[in-house]
Amino acid sequence: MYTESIEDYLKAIYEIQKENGKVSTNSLSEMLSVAPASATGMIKKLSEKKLVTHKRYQGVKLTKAGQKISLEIIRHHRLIELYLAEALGVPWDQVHEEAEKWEHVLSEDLEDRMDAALGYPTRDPHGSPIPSRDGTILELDSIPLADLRAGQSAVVDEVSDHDPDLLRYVGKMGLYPKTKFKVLSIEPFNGPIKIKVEKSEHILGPGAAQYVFVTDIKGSKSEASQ
Amino acid sequence: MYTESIEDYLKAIYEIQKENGKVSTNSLSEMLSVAPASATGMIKKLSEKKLVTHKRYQGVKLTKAGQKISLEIIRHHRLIELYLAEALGVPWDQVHEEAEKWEHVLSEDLEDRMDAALGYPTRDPHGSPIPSRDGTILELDSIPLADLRAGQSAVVDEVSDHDPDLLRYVGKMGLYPKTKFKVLSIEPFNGPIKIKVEKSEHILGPGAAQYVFVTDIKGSKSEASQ
DNA sequence: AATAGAATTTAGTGGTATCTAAAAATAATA
DNA sequence: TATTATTTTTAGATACCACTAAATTCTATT
Repeated sequence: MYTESIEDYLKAIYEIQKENGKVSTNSLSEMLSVAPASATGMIKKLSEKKLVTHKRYQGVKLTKAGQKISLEIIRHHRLIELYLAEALGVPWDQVHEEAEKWEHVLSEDLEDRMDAALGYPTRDPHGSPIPSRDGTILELDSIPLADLRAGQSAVVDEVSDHDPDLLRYVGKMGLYPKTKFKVLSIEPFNGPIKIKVEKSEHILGPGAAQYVFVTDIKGSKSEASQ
Repeated sequence: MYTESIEDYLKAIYEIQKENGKVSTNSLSEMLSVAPASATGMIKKLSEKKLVTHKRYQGVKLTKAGQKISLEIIRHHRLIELYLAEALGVPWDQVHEEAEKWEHVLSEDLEDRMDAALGYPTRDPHGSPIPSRDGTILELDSIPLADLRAGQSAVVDEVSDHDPDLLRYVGKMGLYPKTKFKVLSIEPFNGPIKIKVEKSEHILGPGAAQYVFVTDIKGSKSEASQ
């Protein structure tokens, strides 16, 4: 087994790799709230353990072994998030923080039991795909809500889970995964977006709309899909 | 918050204090599988933090503050054990090991949710009392099954949870907490004990009978209750 | 190409918790 | 009481992982 720190770094590397492509020492240190020098030290250790490859000043990349572990931790994390939400009624803006601690102490046996109790789910409460046990993960092609145009309808696919305030904010308007909505208007230059969910209308700030990812777009063409 | 190590030591001190009365450096080191020197070091640290009092070569004793924390951890541990057994069907010989890891990462909020989901229980799967939130715990007055006499009936109150093999062994004969049984015969000099549970008879080794605690004794007098 | 600025790494430290080996204190026994 | 045996503590080392401060390397700009 690996230390909690190692698991945290591997998970962070996977997530940055997915969002930004390149994983720099600084991006790692920022995501984990440690000093850059600490990240350098851990990168060195991960390299020695063949969990990442590293070229000085060029960033790190997960090896096959490293990615396997990352996805195991992410699987733990997302299964736990869903379990807490479903079985214990924990609100979706709190499950992330709890899962951050639990993910490191989940045995394979309990992982299986939770998985079965939940009916072998494929998405966590924020819509993020749950990796399978063998280390495969669904790649989403959803786009930010902010890229839609007035008149379009879409379905929420995934909401970024790193900011509880954001989750509470979009939760208040009912923008949970699988929820259908329509863009009534969208102001230029990253202005506010008026949307209709069920029967009620809401105004969504552009900052938030950047972190709500949607799919199943219907209506006139969107910018991003051209 | 305290470190995981500190929590482990406090819990161990409580348990040894309860079983043996005196908590020596060696008993601590043995229970936690660390070198005696390590226990000495931690005792020093706990003393400085006013969680235990310590007289050289005389053993340690929990302070009020120390006992409060111990009982919080034990509450976590036992709630988790019961939750795993009830909600996820984990067998009673496995819940201890899992709870050892989980007890350190359980938030107050989740503690409350589990407590409520279980209907505010008072005993864990092994019959051990679950401390209340305010740090009170039921004191059991049950006695070892080994101290019963032929002809007596009793009810299982608690089974020691530290050895999974023991739990599987007594579980096979159905000796779970609240189970009524009758002693058919008991051989002298710590000999085997013949018991009847429900409609079937079993032979129980004396080593195991030492760790099954019973209450509600009916029939001729037992040695221990005289 | 030189240089300023940013990113990264090295060097040295501190805290936590463990270990082994040896010394010291206490308890048991002859 | 003196000696032996046991228990406990001290001393010194190691692993992990963070930190700050300073040096290095790369990048971008003039």
